[in-house]
Amino acid sequence: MKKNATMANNPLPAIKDAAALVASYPKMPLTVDCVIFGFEENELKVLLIKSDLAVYNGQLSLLGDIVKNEEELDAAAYRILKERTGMNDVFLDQVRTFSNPLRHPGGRVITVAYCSLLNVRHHELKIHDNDLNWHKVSTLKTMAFDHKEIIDVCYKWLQKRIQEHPLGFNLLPEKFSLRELQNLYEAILDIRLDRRNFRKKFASMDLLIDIDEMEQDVPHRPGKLYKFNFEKYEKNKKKWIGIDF
Amino acid sequence: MKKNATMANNPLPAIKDAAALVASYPKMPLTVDCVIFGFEENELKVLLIKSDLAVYNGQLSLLGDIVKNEEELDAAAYRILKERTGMNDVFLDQVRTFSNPLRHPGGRVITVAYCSLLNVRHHELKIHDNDLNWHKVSTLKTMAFDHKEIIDVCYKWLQKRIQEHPLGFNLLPEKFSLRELQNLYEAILDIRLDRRNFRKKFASMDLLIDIDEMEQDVPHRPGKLYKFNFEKYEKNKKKWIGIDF
DNA sequence: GCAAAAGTGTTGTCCTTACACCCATGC
DNA sequence: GCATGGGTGTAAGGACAACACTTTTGC
Repeated sequence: MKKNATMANNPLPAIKDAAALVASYPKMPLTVDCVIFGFEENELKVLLIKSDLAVYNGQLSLLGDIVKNEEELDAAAYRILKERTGMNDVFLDQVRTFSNPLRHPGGRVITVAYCSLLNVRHHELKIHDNDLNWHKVSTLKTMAFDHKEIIDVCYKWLQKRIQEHPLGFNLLPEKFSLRELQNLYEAILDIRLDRRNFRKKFASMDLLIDIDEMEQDVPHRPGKLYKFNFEKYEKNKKKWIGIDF
Repeated sequence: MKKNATMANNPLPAIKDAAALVASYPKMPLTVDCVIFGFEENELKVLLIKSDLAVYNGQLSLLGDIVKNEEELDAAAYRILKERTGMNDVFLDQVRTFSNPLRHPGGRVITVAYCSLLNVRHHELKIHDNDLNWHKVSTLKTMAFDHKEIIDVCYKWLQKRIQEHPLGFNLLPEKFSLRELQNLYEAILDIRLDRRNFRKKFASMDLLIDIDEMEQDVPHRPGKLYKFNFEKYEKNKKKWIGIDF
């Protein structure tokens, strides 16, 4: 095989020094922002801090940080989650990358949005730097950077995703009642669902384990508690085929 | 409102110089790679070039380029598509960002994958730099960089997406027969479909316009030709609700 | 007339929807 | 005993899957 394809024979010369090529590329700062959803009091919430930046004057902001030099994006997202909440056994998904040159007041910063769901109760916020706290998604006002837009995109992603994957269970306690489950879906999808049909639906999926316990301390007839059967779900994951638009 | 929250009162000081903050961030080269699918001879194809890099010795590579300093990612993707194929009236979607520090032999390069579908016939390849050409997706071997992985991810994205959105029509001529449409779905989803049920399905959607023309030059009974009714589709876009996993 | 694909209906099954009453508990 | 939500069944309609024969054209 010819080692030296020449410029004369090829439309473009083979590039031998890949490092020099990369060195010639423009470089930009890259961050990860985590949209961490929780569910509490029948409301979808999101974990936010107050922005450090003076220009934003204490407006709310997502949990974000730079991506380190040799760090993968996924790793950066897990690191941020861990640093901010202490959790590390959590699901995280990359949603989209945002690149508006004006999205950061300090100059161009590209950011990759990750989405995560976690159970508010499992996670008693111990760190309160920058007023880390849960905020209702439905009443968010303007936020620092383009973070409102990022949350909107992630919220739509969640609405779609939760219908096709059992994500919701990450937002609930390990043991939950069907009422709680339905409240969750109603809140996230922003619709009302028929209670009987909802229960029938989940009964027919056969993915809930009846653990033979009842709710405690409710001011009405207590409901049965269930766990989600993740094992069975993983085994029978369906390949969904159905043209529909 | 206090303008000077001090370090003494706040867990973290407000940062006044956003530009200095950003300047302190690590910076990385950022590229866009376009996965451009086409359909020809009942096969899904993808537009590839031969890599410029000597280390890859002519292996196949996606169409990619750096993101310019003040350029949006979407704009970069459209620019690449335009530069390489001459097309600019095309749909493009961001799929995912890839960040493995070893994905580029010249050092760390982050890349954002975009996916596009275009009609092979509308686009007679005039530019043949670096052997720009269509390649069957089903028989791709190893490729330069992590481009095989990127294509795999985009292919899965396409399989899902085409079931929920009328993307497929971007791959077909403006006028197409039901047979062609079915072949397209069968090829992309890699399944067989019942012809009668397939036709019934599309008939019931009522999104195909019967243009009262027939196929020409086929060695068998010619089929009717249709156009897709994009206008009607846009008007009636459904909000799909249905928990299913 | 033969090869190749177009075109077309029915049936059973399953899933979804709509809808109303009694039950268990806390107060 | 009353308020609150828990728990349950059925009937109708719609979507999907399975399935075979006749028609049209090129050669």
